[in-house]
Amino acid sequence: MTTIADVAALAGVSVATVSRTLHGSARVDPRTREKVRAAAAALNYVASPTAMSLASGRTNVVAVVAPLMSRWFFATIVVTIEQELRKQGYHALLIILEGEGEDSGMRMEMFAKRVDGILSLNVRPSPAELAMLERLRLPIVAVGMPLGRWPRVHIDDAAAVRSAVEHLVSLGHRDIGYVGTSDISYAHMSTPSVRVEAFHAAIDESGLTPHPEWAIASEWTADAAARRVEQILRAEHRPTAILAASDEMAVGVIGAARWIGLEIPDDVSVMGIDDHTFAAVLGLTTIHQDVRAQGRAAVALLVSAMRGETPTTPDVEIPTYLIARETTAPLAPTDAT
Amino acid sequence: MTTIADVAALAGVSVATVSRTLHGSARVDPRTREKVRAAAAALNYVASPTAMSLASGRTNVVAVVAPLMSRWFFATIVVTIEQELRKQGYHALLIILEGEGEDSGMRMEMFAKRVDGILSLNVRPSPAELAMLERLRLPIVAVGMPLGRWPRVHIDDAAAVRSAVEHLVSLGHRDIGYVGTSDISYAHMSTPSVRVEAFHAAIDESGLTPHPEWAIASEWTADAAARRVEQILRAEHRPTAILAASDEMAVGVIGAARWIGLEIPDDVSVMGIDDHTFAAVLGLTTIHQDVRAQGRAAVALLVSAMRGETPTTPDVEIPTYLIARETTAPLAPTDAT
DNA sequence: TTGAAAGCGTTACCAT
DNA sequence: ATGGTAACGCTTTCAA
Repeated sequence: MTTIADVAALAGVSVATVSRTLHGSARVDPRTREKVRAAAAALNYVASPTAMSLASGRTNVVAVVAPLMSRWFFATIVVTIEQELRKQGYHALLIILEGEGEDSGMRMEMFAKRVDGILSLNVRPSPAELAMLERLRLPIVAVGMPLGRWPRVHIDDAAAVRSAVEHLVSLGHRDIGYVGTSDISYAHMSTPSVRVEAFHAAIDESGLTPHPEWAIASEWTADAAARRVEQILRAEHRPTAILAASDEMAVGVIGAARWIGLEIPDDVSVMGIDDHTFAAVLGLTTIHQDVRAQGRAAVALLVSAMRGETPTTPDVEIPTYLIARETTAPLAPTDAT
Repeated sequence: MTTIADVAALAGVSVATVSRTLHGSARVDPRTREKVRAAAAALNYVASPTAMSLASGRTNVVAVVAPLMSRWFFATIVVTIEQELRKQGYHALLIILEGEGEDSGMRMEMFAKRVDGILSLNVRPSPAELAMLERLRLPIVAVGMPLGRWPRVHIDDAAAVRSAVEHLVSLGHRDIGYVGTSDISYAHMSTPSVRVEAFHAAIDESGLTPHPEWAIASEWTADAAARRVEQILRAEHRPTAILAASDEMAVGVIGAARWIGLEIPDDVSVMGIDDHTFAAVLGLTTIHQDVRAQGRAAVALLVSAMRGETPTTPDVEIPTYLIARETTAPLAPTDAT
């Protein structure tokens, strides 16, 4: 393997000078610089990241921590994050908490010393883990739920849910169901509870009669949502509209309606939240969230923190908006309920 | 930061002994071992991965290279891979080629020295990149398309396409369309061409009249497929069945049919390949592939290679099978075409 | 079984 | 502007 010493020898300078010209921004004589560059190129020299890290204390790696990857939101934001990090000269170490026990504290210690910073995607740490993160003294940026007092990029989940409910109410719906409460334990995730609470609040604000039995728990997948929603859709007295806490679950609701024989939106209106890639093609009414913007903002925040800058905007909120498509319609005047 | 020297001092032994007890499997006196363990625990000692790497030459990191992440296959296999790697004591460095120019050779040199091995997910490198990989002398395992002479885990794409066509033919369809040819350039990806070739071959084998105009190119997304398939679905003479090269595109076909006003499967049968999470709930007939099995096999292969073992099975094929659901049906006797 | 010490390849401080 | 040279924290060979 060719080392910095080889380059130094070929260029006729010291290793210190090679290091400076190649990385350090220190002033180097243009001619020296050229000699070194030429030597490095000739030898096809690539510095050892490992040695650089040990000597400098920086790794140029960022841990990207996510509870899951099999969901649209995470898969989407991770590609943006990887691209943005790359532009800034960082690599992404992927940490997926899925299948991890309650305490992933040990896990964090395992990668802590490998990275210069942490990007936490909707992770809800235990108090012990929080303390542990605190102790690492690493720059951290959270996406989604708040994480301690670290800078955060997020959407207004409550507002998203509220505007969804308002849309349905404006169409005349008064019997609204909801899929995606958090009864089912979701380690490391907290979006579910925020959204369901917003749902109940929105129902109250709209002056509708609450129907707690129509707010059902479900894993956040299409499959699970379909199975869970089937019961309330089959009931004699059923909601005329269903809001799913995610588009993925909304797809499940659409599937359930189909196999039950209910027409959408004639028999039941369905909407989701996210604006999943499939939403447009399936005609799903939803609340759009700009995932790429969240990824970009998060990386920008983290990079500036890793450079030692104090974040000017410790809280970035990315706006969401309603996209009305074909799965929602005004309540039919002759309603079966 | 607490270093190995601190632990050694507290335990009253040398740093060499600490290193041995903590990592090296060398024989250490049980009592010494205990003293060291206690000291390490008391000090909350975690070895510096960076220093370990520099000294040992191993990084315990594996590069997971994928052309994309926004598609079901990649997102799904990456979580399995991350979990399996973790079990074996490795971390996953995520490299997404998306948006990269033709030559990502430079990219590879950037991370090569950071990792002990490479997991290449359906990446099609340029000859120059291949040579570069060769030069790295790193253990590599490919998933999907073949990559040089490295061990590989894959499904039989041709067989999958063939059984899909056979299914449609057995239902009486003779006018079969196909979405997902590779006219549109797909850097770093080669599944498209393999599948489309298999499609044409299967049509031939079945003795059907080829309709090249019904084999259409499309980006591998639901949106694009919907737009692209619309034209042939609106034509006076249209196929009675459409095979999409992926379930994601099949969803697009379903969407297009819906907005054109075509009933599925009465007016047109639709099927995909993959068995995407949404397939079951949407009733999509498809060819199932076990993505997790592919991920597990790939990691097993790579780990054994990184341990210096010669792979016993340099080529692992994971079986696929047809799942007939509700988007395909026998050709209606009174066919409009 | 244990310890001493020579690396591992860079960075960064201190001279010059 | 450049060079010499301690670190950086650990592994591993060689002796004891």
